Amino acid sequence: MNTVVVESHPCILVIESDTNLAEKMSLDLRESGYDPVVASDPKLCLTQVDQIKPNLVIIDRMLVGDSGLSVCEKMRGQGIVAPILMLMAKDTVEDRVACLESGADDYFIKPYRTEDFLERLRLYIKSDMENNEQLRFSDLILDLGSRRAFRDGREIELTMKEFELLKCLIEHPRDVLTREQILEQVWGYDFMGESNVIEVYIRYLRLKIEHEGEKRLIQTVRGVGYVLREP
Amino acid sequence: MNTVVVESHPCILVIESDTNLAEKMSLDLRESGYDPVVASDPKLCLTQVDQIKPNLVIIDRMLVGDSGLSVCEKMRGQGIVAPILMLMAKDTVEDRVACLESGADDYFIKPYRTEDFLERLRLYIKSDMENNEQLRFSDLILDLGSRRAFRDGREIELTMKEFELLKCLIEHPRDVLTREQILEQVWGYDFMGESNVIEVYIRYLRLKIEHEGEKRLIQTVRGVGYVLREP
DNA sequence: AGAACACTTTAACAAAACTTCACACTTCCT
DNA sequence: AGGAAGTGTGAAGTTTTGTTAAAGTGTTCT
Repeated sequence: MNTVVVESHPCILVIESDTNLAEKMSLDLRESGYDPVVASDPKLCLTQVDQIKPNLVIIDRMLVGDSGLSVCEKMRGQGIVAPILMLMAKDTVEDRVACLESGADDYFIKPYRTEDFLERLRLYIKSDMENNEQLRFSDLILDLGSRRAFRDGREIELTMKEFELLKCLIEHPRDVLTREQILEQVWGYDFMGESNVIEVYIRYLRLKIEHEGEKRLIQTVRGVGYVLREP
Repeated sequence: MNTVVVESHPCILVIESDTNLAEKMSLDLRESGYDPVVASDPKLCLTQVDQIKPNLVIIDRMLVGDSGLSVCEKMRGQGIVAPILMLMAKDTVEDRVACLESGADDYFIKPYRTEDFLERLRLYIKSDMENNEQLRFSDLILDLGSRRAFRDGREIELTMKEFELLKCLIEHPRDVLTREQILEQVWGYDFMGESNVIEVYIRYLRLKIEHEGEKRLIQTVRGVGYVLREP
Protein backbone atom coordinates (compact mmCIF):
# COMPACT_ATOMS: atom_id res chain seq x y z
CA MET A 1 0.00 0.00 0.00
CA ASN A 2 1.17 3.44 -0.85
CA THR A 3 -1.00 5.45 1.44
CA VAL A 4 0.01 8.91 2.49
CA VAL A 5 1.75 8.83 5.81
CA VAL A 6 -0.12 10.59 8.56
CA GLU A 7 2.55 12.81 10.05
CA SER A 8 2.67 13.20 13.77
CA HIS A 9 2.79 16.94 13.20
CA PRO A 10 0.58 18.41 10.51
CA CYS A 11 2.73 20.06 7.88
CA ILE A 12 2.09 23.66 6.87
CA LEU A 13 3.70 25.12 3.80
CA VAL A 14 4.24 28.89 4.00
CA ILE A 15 5.04 30.74 0.80
CA GLU A 16 6.23 34.17 1.87
CA SER A 17 8.98 36.41 0.55
CA ASP A 18 9.05 38.80 3.51
CA THR A 19 11.68 37.11 5.64
CA ASN A 20 10.67 38.77 8.88
CA LEU A 21 7.07 37.71 8.60
CA ALA A 22 8.08 34.24 7.47
CA GLU A 23 10.32 33.88 10.49
CA LYS A 24 7.58 34.95 12.87
CA MET A 25 5.06 32.59 11.31
CA SER A 26 7.45 29.72 11.41
CA LEU A 27 8.01 30.22 15.13
CA ASP A 28 4.31 30.57 15.88
CA LEU A 29 3.50 27.46 13.92
CA ARG A 30 6.22 25.33 15.45
CA GLU A 31 5.12 26.45 18.89
CA SER A 32 1.58 25.34 18.13
CA GLY A 33 2.67 21.86 17.21
CA TYR A 34 2.88 22.18 13.47
CA ASP A 35 5.70 21.38 11.13
CA PRO A 36 6.24 24.54 9.09
CA VAL A 37 8.06 24.59 5.76
CA VAL A 38 8.86 28.09 4.60
CA ALA A 39 9.56 28.85 0.97
CA SER A 40 10.29 32.19 -0.61
CA ASP A 41 10.62 31.11 -4.21
CA PRO A 42 7.22 30.23 -5.64
CA LYS A 43 8.64 28.52 -8.71
CA LEU A 44 10.79 26.17 -6.73
CA CYS A 45 7.93 25.61 -4.41
CA LEU A 46 5.55 24.48 -7.13
CA THR A 47 7.91 21.73 -8.16
CA GLN A 48 8.44 20.57 -4.61
CA VAL A 49 4.96 20.77 -3.19
CA ASP A 50 4.23 17.19 -4.18
CA GLN A 51 7.05 15.95 -2.01
CA ILE A 52 6.21 18.21 0.89
CA LYS A 53 2.65 16.96 1.06
CA PRO A 54 1.39 19.83 3.22
CA ASN A 55 -1.82 19.60 5.16
CA LEU A 56 -2.34 23.30 4.61
CA VAL A 57 -0.79 26.00 2.49
CA ILE A 58 -0.40 29.69 3.30
CA ILE A 59 0.41 31.99 0.41
CA ASP A 60 1.21 35.67 0.54
CA ARG A 61 -0.63 37.39 -2.24
CA MET A 62 2.30 39.72 -2.81
CA LEU A 63 5.10 37.55 -4.04
CA VAL A 64 7.99 38.52 -6.25
CA GLY A 65 8.06 37.17 -9.78
CA ASP A 66 4.76 35.43 -9.58
CA SER A 67 1.65 36.72 -7.89
CA GLY A 68 0.26 34.67 -5.06
CA LEU A 69 -2.97 34.22 -6.95
CA SER A 70 -1.39 32.43 -9.86
CA VAL A 71 0.69 30.26 -7.55
CA CYS A 72 -2.54 29.26 -5.91
CA GLU A 73 -4.18 28.45 -9.23
CA LYS A 74 -1.22 26.42 -10.36
CA MET A 75 -1.21 24.41 -7.18
CA ARG A 76 -4.84 23.59 -7.62
CA GLY A 77 -4.06 22.58 -11.18
CA GLN A 78 -1.41 20.24 -9.89
CA GLY A 79 -3.83 18.38 -7.72
CA ILE A 80 -3.13 19.99 -4.37
CA VAL A 81 -6.33 19.51 -2.44
CA ALA A 82 -5.11 20.75 0.92
CA PRO A 83 -6.76 23.95 2.12
CA ILE A 84 -5.05 27.12 0.91
CA LEU A 85 -5.15 30.37 2.88
CA MET A 86 -4.17 33.63 1.24
CA LEU A 87 -2.48 36.49 3.09
CA MET A 88 -3.55 39.89 1.82
CA ALA A 89 -2.57 43.46 2.63
CA LYS A 90 -5.45 45.23 0.95
CA ASP A 91 -9.01 44.16 1.37
CA THR A 92 -11.47 45.22 -1.27
CA VAL A 93 -14.33 43.18 -2.61
CA GLU A 94 -12.36 42.52 -5.79
CA ASP A 95 -9.38 41.30 -3.80
CA ARG A 96 -11.47 38.84 -1.91
CA VAL A 97 -13.32 37.55 -4.94
CA ALA A 98 -10.09 37.15 -6.88
CA CYS A 99 -8.59 35.31 -3.96
CA LEU A 100 -11.42 32.84 -3.59
CA GLU A 101 -11.74 32.38 -7.32
CA SER A 102 -8.10 31.43 -7.60
CA GLY A 103 -8.94 28.38 -5.55
CA ALA A 104 -8.06 29.55 -2.05
CA ASP A 105 -10.34 28.42 0.75
CA ASP A 106 -10.02 31.51 2.86
CA TYR A 107 -7.97 34.67 3.35
CA PHE A 108 -6.31 36.71 6.05
CA ILE A 109 -5.72 40.41 6.24
CA LYS A 110 -2.33 41.67 7.38
CA PRO A 111 -1.75 42.48 10.12
CA TYR A 112 -3.59 39.73 11.94
CA ARG A 113 -4.04 38.60 15.51
CA THR A 114 -1.96 35.52 16.08
CA GLU A 115 -4.65 33.77 18.10
CA ASP A 116 -7.28 34.26 15.44
CA PHE A 117 -4.86 33.09 12.86
CA LEU A 118 -4.00 29.89 14.70
CA GLU A 119 -7.62 29.22 15.51
CA ARG A 120 -8.57 29.40 11.88
CA LEU A 121 -5.70 27.14 10.89
CA ARG A 122 -6.81 24.53 13.34
CA LEU A 123 -10.25 24.31 11.74
CA TYR A 124 -8.94 23.87 8.22
CA ILE A 125 -6.31 21.36 9.23
CA LYS A 126 -8.87 19.29 11.02
CA SER A 127 -11.15 19.12 8.02
CA ASP A 128 -8.21 18.33 5.80
CA MET A 129 -6.96 15.42 7.85
CA GLU A 130 -10.39 13.85 7.91
CA ASN A 131 -10.88 13.08 4.26
CA ASN A 132 -7.79 13.10 2.20
CA GLU A 133 -6.38 9.92 0.94
CA GLN A 134 -3.94 10.11 -1.90
CA LEU A 135 -2.16 7.23 -3.52
CA ARG A 136 1.18 7.95 -5.12
CA PHE A 137 3.71 6.17 -7.21
CA SER A 138 6.71 7.90 -8.69
CA ASP A 139 5.36 11.20 -10.01
CA LEU A 140 1.85 9.86 -10.25
CA ILE A 141 -0.82 11.03 -7.82
CA LEU A 142 -4.25 9.52 -7.46
CA ASP A 143 -6.65 11.47 -5.28
CA LEU A 144 -9.46 9.25 -4.12
CA GLY A 145 -11.63 12.00 -2.70
CA SER A 146 -11.80 14.09 -5.82
CA ARG A 147 -11.22 11.10 -8.09
CA ARG A 148 -8.53 12.94 -9.99
CA ALA A 149 -5.15 11.87 -11.27
CA PHE A 150 -2.00 13.87 -11.87
CA ARG A 151 1.38 13.20 -13.34
CA ASP A 152 4.23 15.62 -12.96
CA GLY A 153 1.93 18.52 -12.31
CA ARG A 154 -0.52 18.05 -15.17
CA GLU A 155 -3.97 16.68 -14.58
CA ILE A 156 -5.01 13.48 -16.30
CA GLU A 157 -8.69 13.02 -16.96
CA LEU A 158 -9.76 9.45 -16.42
CA THR A 159 -13.02 7.64 -16.99
CA MET A 160 -14.51 5.33 -14.41
CA LYS A 161 -12.85 2.13 -15.61
CA GLU A 162 -9.55 3.86 -16.27
CA PHE A 163 -9.55 5.27 -12.78
CA GLU A 164 -10.40 1.96 -11.17
CA LEU A 165 -7.75 0.19 -13.17
CA LEU A 166 -5.06 2.68 -12.23
CA LYS A 167 -6.20 2.57 -8.62
CA CYS A 168 -5.95 -1.17 -8.67
CA LEU A 169 -2.38 -0.96 -9.99
CA ILE A 170 -1.24 1.83 -7.68
CA GLU A 171 -2.62 0.06 -4.64
CA HIS A 172 -0.06 -2.67 -5.17
CA PRO A 173 3.00 -0.84 -6.45
CA ARG A 174 5.69 -3.12 -7.89
CA ASP A 175 3.42 -6.16 -7.43
CA VAL A 176 2.38 -7.96 -10.56
CA LEU A 177 -1.38 -8.20 -10.90
CA THR A 178 -2.80 -11.09 -12.85
CA ARG A 179 -5.56 -10.55 -15.35
CA GLU A 180 -7.84 -12.46 -13.03
CA GLN A 181 -7.15 -10.11 -10.14
CA ILE A 182 -7.72 -7.08 -12.34
CA LEU A 183 -10.90 -8.48 -13.80
CA GLU A 184 -12.25 -9.16 -10.39
CA GLN A 185 -11.30 -5.82 -8.84
CA VAL A 186 -12.19 -3.55 -11.73
CA TRP A 187 -14.88 -5.40 -13.61
CA GLY A 188 -16.25 -7.59 -10.85
CA TYR A 189 -16.13 -10.65 -13.05
CA ASP A 190 -15.06 -14.05 -11.78
CA PHE A 191 -14.20 -15.25 -15.19
CA MET A 192 -14.32 -13.95 -18.68
CA GLY A 193 -14.04 -15.92 -21.87
CA GLU A 194 -12.58 -14.29 -24.90
CA SER A 195 -12.17 -10.60 -24.27
CA ASN A 196 -9.36 -8.13 -24.40
CA VAL A 197 -10.93 -5.31 -22.39
CA ILE A 198 -7.97 -5.26 -20.10
CA GLU A 199 -5.49 -4.82 -22.92
CA VAL A 200 -7.61 -2.07 -24.39
CA TYR A 201 -7.89 -0.24 -21.10
CA ILE A 202 -4.22 -0.62 -20.33
CA ARG A 203 -3.65 1.04 -23.65
CA TYR A 204 -5.97 3.91 -22.84
CA LEU A 205 -4.14 4.45 -19.58
CA ARG A 206 -0.75 4.37 -21.23
CA LEU A 207 -1.88 6.91 -23.83
CA LYS A 208 -2.97 9.23 -21.08
CA ILE A 209 -0.25 8.87 -18.48
CA GLU A 210 2.81 8.10 -20.55
CA HIS A 211 3.35 11.04 -22.83
CA GLU A 212 6.36 11.04 -25.14
CA GLY A 213 9.57 11.39 -23.22
CA GLU A 214 8.11 10.15 -19.96
CA LYS A 215 9.20 6.86 -18.56
CA ARG A 216 6.85 3.96 -18.88
CA LEU A 217 5.22 3.12 -15.59
CA ILE A 218 2.79 0.40 -16.58
CA GLN A 219 4.85 -2.64 -17.51
CA THR A 220 3.39 -5.78 -18.97
CA VAL A 221 4.46 -9.12 -17.57
CA ARG A 222 4.05 -11.61 -20.34
CA GLY A 223 1.80 -14.51 -19.48
CA VAL A 224 0.72 -12.98 -16.17
CA GLY A 225 -0.54 -9.45 -16.18
CA TYR A 226 0.64 -5.92 -15.46
CA VAL A 227 2.67 -3.99 -12.87
CA LEU A 228 3.28 -0.42 -11.88
CA ARG A 229 7.05 -0.23 -11.75
CA GLU A 230 9.91 2.07 -12.72
CA PRO A 231 11.69 0.95 -15.86
CA MET B 1 -15.61 22.01 6.11
CA ASN B 2 -15.53 25.66 5.41
CA THR B 3 -16.93 27.04 8.62
CA VAL B 4 -16.54 30.57 9.83
CA VAL B 5 -14.59 30.87 13.01
CA VAL B 6 -16.49 31.73 16.15
CA GLU B 7 -14.42 34.44 17.80
CA SER B 8 -13.88 34.33 21.50
CA HIS B 9 -15.25 37.87 21.81
CA PRO B 10 -18.34 38.73 19.84
CA CYS B 11 -17.50 41.39 17.29
CA ILE B 12 -19.62 44.51 16.94
CA LEU B 13 -19.27 46.80 13.99
CA VAL B 14 -20.18 50.42 14.70
CA ILE B 15 -20.72 52.75 11.77
CA GLU B 16 -20.77 56.23 13.20
CA SER B 17 -19.38 59.53 11.95
CA ASP B 18 -19.74 61.43 15.23
CA THR B 19 -16.32 60.77 16.76
CA ASN B 20 -17.35 61.54 20.30
CA LEU B 21 -20.24 59.13 20.29
CA ALA B 22 -18.16 56.51 18.51
CA GLU B 23 -15.47 56.77 21.16
CA LYS B 24 -17.94 56.37 23.98
CA MET B 25 -19.58 53.36 22.39
CA SER B 26 -16.29 51.70 21.72
CA LEU B 27 -15.32 51.99 25.37
CA ASP B 28 -18.67 50.73 26.63
CA LEU B 29 -18.54 47.77 24.32
CA ARG B 30 -15.01 46.78 25.12
CA GLU B 31 -15.82 47.02 28.82
CA SER B 32 -18.72 44.64 28.32
CA GLY B 33 -16.54 42.00 26.72
CA TYR B 34 -17.15 42.77 23.09
CA ASP B 35 -14.70 43.41 20.31
CA PRO B 36 -15.79 46.72 18.76
CA VAL B 37 -14.76 47.86 15.30
CA VAL B 38 -15.58 51.49 14.63
CA ALA B 39 -15.87 52.84 11.11
CA SER B 40 -16.77 56.31 10.00
CA ASP B 41 -16.64 55.78 6.26
CA PRO B 42 -19.64 53.74 5.15
CA LYS B 43 -18.17 53.00 1.71
CA LEU B 44 -14.99 51.54 3.08
CA CYS B 45 -17.02 49.70 5.60
CA LEU B 46 -19.18 47.95 3.02
CA THR B 47 -16.16 46.47 1.37
CA GLN B 48 -14.72 45.25 4.64
CA VAL B 49 -17.75 43.91 6.40
CA ASP B 50 -17.29 40.43 4.97
CA GLN B 51 -13.85 40.23 6.46
CA ILE B 52 -14.86 41.68 9.80
CA LYS B 53 -17.65 39.14 10.17
CA PRO B 54 -19.45 41.08 12.87
CA ASN B 55 -21.93 39.42 15.14
CA LEU B 56 -23.91 42.64 15.22
CA VAL B 57 -23.91 45.94 13.38
CA ILE B 58 -24.84 49.35 14.69
CA ILE B 59 -25.48 52.05 12.11
CA ASP B 60 -26.17 55.70 12.69
CA ARG B 61 -28.95 56.78 10.44
CA MET B 62 -27.30 60.14 9.91
CA LEU B 63 -24.13 59.40 8.05
CA VAL B 64 -22.21 61.67 5.69
CA GLY B 65 -22.16 60.74 2.04
CA ASP B 66 -24.49 57.84 2.34
CA SER B 67 -27.53 57.63 4.51
CA GLY B 68 -27.54 54.94 7.16
CA LEU B 69 -30.62 53.40 5.61
CA SER B 70 -28.98 52.69 2.30
CA VAL B 71 -25.85 51.35 3.97
CA CYS B 72 -28.11 48.94 5.79
CA GLU B 73 -29.86 47.90 2.60
CA LYS B 74 -26.57 47.33 0.84
CA MET B 75 -25.28 45.19 3.65
CA ARG B 76 -28.33 42.99 3.50
CA GLY B 77 -27.88 42.76 -0.22
CA GLN B 78 -24.36 41.51 0.36
CA GLY B 79 -25.59 38.65 2.45
CA ILE B 80 -24.91 40.08 5.89
CA VAL B 81 -27.28 38.26 8.19
CA ALA B 82 -26.02 39.57 11.51
CA PRO B 83 -28.56 41.69 13.38
CA ILE B 84 -28.45 45.37 12.47
CA LEU B 85 -29.46 48.07 14.91
CA MET B 86 -30.12 51.59 13.71
CA LEU B 87 -29.38 54.68 15.77
CA MET B 88 -31.89 57.46 15.18
CA ALA B 89 -32.31 61.02 16.45
CA LYS B 90 -35.93 61.54 15.50
CA ASP B 91 -38.67 59.04 16.22
CA THR B 92 -41.70 59.29 14.00
CA VAL B 93 -43.73 56.42 12.62
CA GLU B 94 -42.24 57.00 9.18
CA ASP B 95 -38.73 56.89 10.58
CA ARG B 96 -39.32 53.59 12.28
CA VAL B 97 -40.95 52.04 9.25
CA ALA B 98 -38.18 53.22 6.94
CA CYS B 99 -35.63 51.84 9.34
CA LEU B 100 -37.15 48.37 9.50
CA GLU B 101 -37.83 48.33 5.79
CA SER B 102 -34.18 48.93 5.06
CA GLY B 103 -33.45 45.60 6.68
CA ALA B 104 -32.56 46.64 10.22
CA ASP B 105 -33.76 44.43 13.05
CA ASP B 106 -34.30 47.15 15.59
CA TYR B 107 -33.59 50.80 16.34
CA PHE B 108 -32.43 53.04 19.16
CA ILE B 109 -33.34 56.61 19.87
CA LYS B 110 -30.57 59.01 20.81
CA PRO B 111 -29.87 59.72 23.58
CA TYR B 112 -30.10 56.27 25.16
CA ARG B 113 -29.38 54.76 28.54
CA THR B 114 -26.20 52.71 28.33
CA GLU B 115 -27.62 49.82 30.33
CA ASP B 116 -30.69 49.48 28.14
CA PHE B 117 -28.48 49.66 25.12
CA LEU B 118 -26.16 46.89 26.31
CA GLU B 119 -29.06 44.74 27.41
CA ARG B 120 -30.64 44.92 24.00
CA LEU B 121 -27.31 44.12 22.34
CA ARG B 122 -26.90 41.04 24.46
CA LEU B 123 -30.20 39.66 23.26
CA TYR B 124 -29.43 40.10 19.60
CA ILE B 125 -25.90 38.79 19.89
CA LYS B 126 -27.07 35.70 21.64
CA SER B 127 -29.57 34.87 18.94
CA ASP B 128 -26.99 35.63 16.31
CA MET B 129 -24.29 33.39 17.71
CA GLU B 130 -26.65 30.46 17.92
CA ASN B 131 -27.25 29.90 14.26
CA ASN B 132 -24.68 31.45 12.10
CA GLU B 133 -22.69 29.09 10.12
CA GLN B 134 -21.67 30.08 6.67
CA LEU B 135 -20.25 27.70 4.14
CA ARG B 136 -18.23 29.17 1.33
CA PHE B 137 -16.75 27.97 -1.88
CA SER B 138 -15.13 30.28 -4.37
CA ASP B 139 -17.55 33.22 -4.62
CA LEU B 140 -20.48 31.17 -3.39
CA ILE B 141 -21.83 31.73 0.11
CA LEU B 142 -24.36 29.51 1.81
CA ASP B 143 -25.79 30.83 5.01
CA LEU B 144 -27.22 28.02 7.06
CA GLY B 145 -28.89 30.25 9.62
CA SER B 146 -30.97 32.24 7.20
CA ARG B 147 -30.97 29.49 4.57
CA ARG B 148 -29.88 31.93 1.91
CA ALA B 149 -27.35 31.65 -0.84
CA PHE B 150 -25.25 34.28 -2.57
CA ARG B 151 -22.94 34.34 -5.49
CA ASP B 152 -20.73 37.31 -6.15
CA GLY B 153 -22.95 39.61 -4.15
CA ARG B 154 -26.31 38.70 -5.70
CA GLU B 155 -28.75 36.61 -3.78
CA ILE B 156 -29.88 33.29 -5.17
CA GLU B 157 -33.28 32.04 -4.15
CA LEU B 158 -33.31 28.35 -3.52
CA THR B 159 -36.05 25.91 -2.70
CA MET B 160 -35.71 23.36 0.07
CA LYS B 161 -34.25 20.57 -2.02
CA GLU B 162 -32.04 22.93 -3.99
CA PHE B 163 -30.63 24.31 -0.78
CA GLU B 164 -29.99 20.91 0.73
CA LEU B 165 -28.33 19.71 -2.43
CA LEU B 166 -26.03 22.71 -2.59
CA LYS B 167 -25.28 22.37 1.10
CA CYS B 168 -24.38 18.76 0.59
CA LEU B 169 -21.98 19.71 -2.19
CA ILE B 170 -20.42 22.68 -0.43
CA GLU B 171 -19.81 20.69 2.72
CA HIS B 172 -17.31 18.59 0.83
CA PRO B 173 -15.63 21.04 -1.51
CA ARG B 174 -13.61 19.40 -4.29
CA ASP B 175 -14.65 15.91 -3.20
CA VAL B 176 -16.78 13.91 -5.57
CA LEU B 177 -20.12 12.91 -4.09
CA THR B 178 -21.72 9.75 -5.38
CA ARG B 179 -25.37 9.68 -6.27
CA GLU B 180 -25.90 7.38 -3.32
CA GLN B 181 -24.38 9.86 -0.89
CA ILE B 182 -26.48 12.66 -2.31
CA LEU B 183 -29.64 10.61 -2.28
CA GLU B 184 -29.09 9.70 1.32
CA GLN B 185 -28.16 13.15 2.55
CA VAL B 186 -30.71 15.16 0.61
CA TRP B 187 -33.58 12.77 0.07
CA GLY B 188 -33.01 10.36 2.93
CA TYR B 189 -33.37 7.36 0.67
CA ASP B 190 -31.23 4.28 1.06
CA PHE B 191 -31.83 3.20 -2.45
CA MET B 192 -33.80 4.41 -5.36
CA GLY B 193 -34.62 2.50 -8.47
CA GLU B 194 -35.29 4.44 -11.61
CA SER B 195 -35.26 8.13 -10.88
CA ASN B 196 -33.34 11.08 -12.08
CA VAL B 197 -34.34 13.59 -9.44
CA ILE B 198 -30.72 14.31 -8.76
CA GLU B 199 -29.97 15.18 -12.36
CA VAL B 200 -33.00 17.42 -12.51
CA TYR B 201 -32.09 19.24 -9.33
CA ILE B 202 -28.50 19.62 -10.37
CA ARG B 203 -29.86 21.32 -13.45
CA TYR B 204 -32.01 23.68 -11.42
CA LEU B 205 -29.01 24.62 -9.31
CA ARG B 206 -26.85 25.20 -12.34
CA LEU B 207 -29.48 27.42 -13.91
CA LYS B 208 -29.60 29.51 -10.76
CA ILE B 209 -25.99 29.76 -9.71
CA GLU B 210 -24.17 29.63 -13.02
CA HIS B 211 -25.34 32.61 -15.02
CA GLU B 212 -23.81 33.22 -18.44
CA GLY B 213 -20.22 34.26 -18.16
CA GLU B 214 -19.72 32.75 -14.74
CA LYS B 215 -17.56 29.74 -14.36
CA ARG B 216 -19.18 26.40 -13.82
CA LEU B 217 -18.82 25.29 -10.24
CA ILE B 218 -20.88 22.11 -10.25
CA GLN B 219 -18.99 19.56 -12.28
CA THR B 220 -20.36 16.18 -13.19
CA VAL B 221 -18.18 13.13 -12.78
CA ARG B 222 -19.52 10.62 -15.19
CA GLY B 223 -20.43 7.32 -13.66
CA VAL B 224 -20.00 8.60 -10.13
CA GLY B 225 -21.76 11.79 -9.23
CA TYR B 226 -21.06 15.51 -8.86
CA VAL B 227 -18.44 17.82 -7.34
CA LEU B 228 -18.11 21.45 -6.41
CA ARG B 229 -14.85 22.44 -8.01
CA GLU B 230 -13.32 25.34 -9.88
CA PRO B 231 -12.95 24.62 -13.58
C1' DA C 1 -61.87 26.22 -5.19
C1' DG C 2 -58.02 27.37 -7.74
C1' DA C 3 -53.61 29.52 -8.26
C1' DA C 4 -48.86 29.19 -7.21
C1' DC C 5 -45.26 26.63 -6.08
C1' DA C 6 -42.22 22.70 -5.08
C1' DC C 7 -41.30 18.39 -6.24
C1' DT C 8 -41.19 14.04 -9.10
C1' DT C 9 -41.60 11.40 -13.17
C1' DT C 10 -41.40 10.50 -18.05
C1' DA C 11 -39.33 10.36 -22.32
C1' DA C 12 -36.40 11.82 -26.22
C1' DC C 13 -32.03 12.99 -27.28
C1' DA C 14 -26.98 13.52 -27.01
C1' DA C 15 -22.71 12.33 -25.45
C1' DA C 16 -19.48 9.69 -23.42
C1' DA C 17 -17.94 5.27 -21.83
C1' DC C 18 -17.42 0.72 -22.69
C1' DT C 19 -16.88 -3.60 -25.46
C1' DT C 20 -15.85 -6.20 -29.38
C1' DC C 21 -13.49 -7.48 -33.42
C1' DA C 22 -10.07 -8.02 -36.93
C1' DC C 23 -5.62 -7.69 -37.63
C1' DA C 24 -0.67 -6.27 -36.67
C1' DC C 25 2.99 -6.85 -33.91
C1' DT C 26 6.28 -9.10 -30.38
C1' DT C 27 8.15 -12.70 -27.87
C1' DC C 28 9.57 -17.20 -27.12
C1' DC C 29 10.13 -21.94 -28.35
C1' DT C 30 11.61 -25.83 -31.31
C1' DA D 1 13.74 -19.42 -39.41
C1' DG D 2 8.95 -20.48 -38.70
C1' DG D 3 5.09 -20.78 -35.99
C1' DA D 4 2.24 -20.36 -31.93
C1' DA D 5 0.83 -17.84 -28.17
C1' DG D 6 0.48 -13.50 -26.05
C1' DT D 7 -0.14 -8.69 -26.54
C1' DG D 8 -0.93 -4.10 -28.97
C1' DT D 9 -3.67 -1.21 -32.12
C1' DG D 10 -7.42 1.15 -34.52
C1' DA D 11 -11.95 1.54 -35.48
C1' DA D 12 -16.68 0.14 -35.42
C1' DG D 13 -20.56 -1.17 -32.66
C1' DT D 14 -23.20 -1.31 -28.30
C1' DT D 15 -24.61 0.18 -23.96
C1' DT D 16 -24.80 3.26 -20.28
C1' DT D 17 -25.24 7.68 -18.42
C1' DG D 18 -26.34 12.61 -18.45
C1' DT D 19 -29.10 16.53 -20.20
C1' DT D 20 -33.11 18.68 -21.22
C1' DA D 21 -37.99 19.84 -21.84
C1' DA D 22 -42.33 19.04 -20.47
C1' DA D 23 -46.06 16.96 -18.22
C1' DG D 24 -47.88 15.08 -13.89
C1' DT D 25 -48.57 15.09 -8.73
C1' DG D 26 -49.14 16.95 -4.56
C1' DT D 27 -49.11 20.70 -1.06
C1' DT D 28 -49.92 25.30 0.65
C1' DC D 29 -51.83 29.81 0.53
C1' DT D 30 -55.39 33.09 -0.63
